[in-house]
Amino acid sequence: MDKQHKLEEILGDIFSDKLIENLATYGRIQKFEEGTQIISRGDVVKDIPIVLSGTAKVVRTDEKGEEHILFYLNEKEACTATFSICSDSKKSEIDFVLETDAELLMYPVRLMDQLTKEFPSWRYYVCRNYNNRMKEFLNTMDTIAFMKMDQRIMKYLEKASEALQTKMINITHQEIANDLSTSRVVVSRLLKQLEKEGKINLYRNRIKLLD
DNA sequence: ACATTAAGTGATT
DNA sequence: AATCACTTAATGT
Repeated sequence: MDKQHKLEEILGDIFSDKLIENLATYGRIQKFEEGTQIISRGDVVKDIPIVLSGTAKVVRTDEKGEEHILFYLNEKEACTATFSICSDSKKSEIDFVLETDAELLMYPVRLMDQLTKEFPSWRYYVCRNYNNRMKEFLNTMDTIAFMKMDQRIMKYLEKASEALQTKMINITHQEIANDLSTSRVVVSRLLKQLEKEGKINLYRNRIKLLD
């Protein structure tokens, strides 16, 4: 099966014929093995990968070498992070790694502008990709905001201490859990952690705030 | 000594 | 972070 037909089969429902023709002409389809690193942070990106089959992940690696997954890309998806660097040849901010064996359509960055100008279905595609990513980010932000229970507990204790004019607060983990609408187990764990951090001391039915 | 309640832990989702 | 299941510690009768 030639390039054109292959692209038509996979992308035909979202891309116009003209666009597919263009992609087939200037892009190339490549197969890669699981684990292949297509883009590394700092690389100058020459080609934009669009996932035809398989799954890729976009990750950021921090100083410690810990990798944080930003998001996954499945069939028909492209990395919007690479779109943002398409016009000028800036360096990649992210790593692009294959989670499974995959087929990618590599499309030269330098032709991207033209694509955007010429093909409405491409613009729509890019927008949709951005939207999906944005939704994902909003979700994770919500989660992060919601999951900072340890800080909520600290505030709660400080408030209680202020109200009662004492560093020694008479309260059970269960009561805190009820007030912050979480489970006792979670409160116990976080309090234990706060104790290890030297912020509080724990006793039965009492918590002491330290400075 | 025994029962009750609070707190701690590991594993799992 | 939540839930379950279970252990351990503190306290009251």
